[in-house]
Amino acid sequence: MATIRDVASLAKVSVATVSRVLNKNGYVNETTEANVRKAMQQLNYKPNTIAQSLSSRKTKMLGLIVPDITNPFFPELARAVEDVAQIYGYTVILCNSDEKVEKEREYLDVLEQKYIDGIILASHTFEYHHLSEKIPVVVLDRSIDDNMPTVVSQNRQGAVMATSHLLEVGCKKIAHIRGPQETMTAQERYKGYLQVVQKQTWFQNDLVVDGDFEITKSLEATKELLQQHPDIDGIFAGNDLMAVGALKAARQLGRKVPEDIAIIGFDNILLTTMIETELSTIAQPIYDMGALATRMLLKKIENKPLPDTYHELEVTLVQRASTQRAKS
Amino acid sequence: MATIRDVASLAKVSVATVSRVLNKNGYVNETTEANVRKAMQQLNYKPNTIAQSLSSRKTKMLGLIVPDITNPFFPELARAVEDVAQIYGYTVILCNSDEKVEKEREYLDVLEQKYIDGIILASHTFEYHHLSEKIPVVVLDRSIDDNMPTVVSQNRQGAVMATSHLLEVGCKKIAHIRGPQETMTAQERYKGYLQVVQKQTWFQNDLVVDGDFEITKSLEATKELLQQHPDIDGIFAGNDLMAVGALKAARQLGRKVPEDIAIIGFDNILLTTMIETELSTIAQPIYDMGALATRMLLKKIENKPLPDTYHELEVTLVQRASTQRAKS
DNA sequence: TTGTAGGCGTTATCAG
DNA sequence: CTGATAACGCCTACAA
Repeated sequence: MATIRDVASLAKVSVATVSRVLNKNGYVNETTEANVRKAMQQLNYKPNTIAQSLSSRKTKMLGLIVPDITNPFFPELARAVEDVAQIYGYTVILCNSDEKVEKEREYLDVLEQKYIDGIILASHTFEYHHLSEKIPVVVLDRSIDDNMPTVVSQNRQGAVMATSHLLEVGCKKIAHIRGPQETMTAQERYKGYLQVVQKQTWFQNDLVVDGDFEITKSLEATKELLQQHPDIDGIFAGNDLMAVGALKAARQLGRKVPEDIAIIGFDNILLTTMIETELSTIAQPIYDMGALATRMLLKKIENKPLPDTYHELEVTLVQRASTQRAKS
Repeated sequence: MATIRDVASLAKVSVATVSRVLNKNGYVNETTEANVRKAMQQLNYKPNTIAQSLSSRKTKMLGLIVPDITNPFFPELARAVEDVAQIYGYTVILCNSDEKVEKEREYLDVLEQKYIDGIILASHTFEYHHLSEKIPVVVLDRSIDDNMPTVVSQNRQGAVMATSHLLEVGCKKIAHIRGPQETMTAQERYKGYLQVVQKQTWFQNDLVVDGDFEITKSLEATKELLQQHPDIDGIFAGNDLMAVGALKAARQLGRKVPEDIAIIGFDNILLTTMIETELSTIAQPIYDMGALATRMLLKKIENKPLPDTYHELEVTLVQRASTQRAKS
């Protein structure tokens, strides 16, 4: 690999000059610049980013910490992050935290040692003191414990929309499969559900069961739930994966969706349209959230002003087959 | 951030000594070592990996190039790569090539400039001359054009298994939805299909239609296909996503799966069990493939002997609801 | 407009 | 066993 010195000597100038044309800063005579560029071409010179980083203390790398890229919510997010990062010449390091504090800490250490420029945190188990205060962070989908830049969507309001929608399509008894209570999103969605159903005469607390944002546990919970309350005819699941679990449970118990039970999820991951009974859901703009978070992070990194540090993105109701039925 | 020099002066030794205890090489007196360690603790010293990289020319970073992390096949793969990499102290940079030659080249350039230690290539549009010959590469799921280390699975044999399975469950006319012909995997699977059906009296070429490894196109192609040949009662799709497309098409045309049409896919991505009619498929050990590829890459990076440069992993038939029917 | 030289944080060679 | 010191490749005052 050719170095800046090779270029310099071929162009018969000093390394400083080469550096200047490289970074387009400082004055440099047109013809010498031409020479330098020619030399760079001849040698197929590419600056060594490691060396640049050492001296500039910038790496043009971002860390993206997700619980598990295998969870269908995160690929879309990762894609957005990667797309935006790429546009601005940044590169993304992917980290799966498995929601484990130790793994997260380990990654944060590594990222810090690698002098990563910034971090997008879409993991829930975050403990702030892990972070060296120096490194810019944007968090996704979590409460604003600190005053870190945050991107979320309208979780509570979305839940209200989902639950109301079930009422509108004629549901008489609506259950909720709640996500892990440690997460802000699950809490908010639960509150939104409550807000709508609490005043209903039929409401009772055991219409809420706990899931873990994944399919299996929701499937089982839903089965029990439906055995307990055979008259449930609507389910609002805290996310799409749990909705899919509910869907499978309903089907396994011989209930038809949406005729016997209407089901709605939350997130609008791609999976919702891949399954046969397409899933109604509250659409979060997942890609936009990732993209926005990345743009915010880049601004922070480049010390540009960050007008708003908290963004709550709009959600929309997407009705599909799983709640498509005549109002009764 | 404390530097090695800070540690050295606090411990009243030279940087060389600190470096020695850091890398456990060279002799160093026990008590001075203790001092040094104490100093490191006090300052919470962490070596700057950038500087290490500059001097060692190793970055402990791997590049993973996939077409699109949003495609459900790749998160599992990425997860495997990341897991193994992490065990060995490596970090993974994620790149989405979109199967575009330019994007791929751009990434390769960037990765090279970042002095990445090695690359796992799970993208199809690869042109070898892009690569600086120096940087270790392992390819996944593609033919061994070169003599690069390769990990694939038994594509042809899997296709034979899938097609035979359809025959066994009583299918009388079996179609194939083929993946993009530029890809080796699609070709091989097509050949496997042919191998089984060619001798059948009912076989004709237009039982094969082209998909692009994604849902939508397959859905449309399947609809046309079924209108053309209403007596098709078995479909072997070149991958699971296309099988899902076929499933939806069948359902939209009022055919029951598996009663009217049995459908089998290929890959065994997680999606296969998320849908209501769980999908029979030929299971590739996706995680293992990623893990193996990563281990091979790491060996190559560390100049350890790589006994076998070509690995063809075993596939297995997984029968689920979509082909579960009494033999007729 | 250009060049010299010191620094970024580590590693590694070579004397002591 | 330990300490100077020259790399690694690039950037940037400061001089010229």
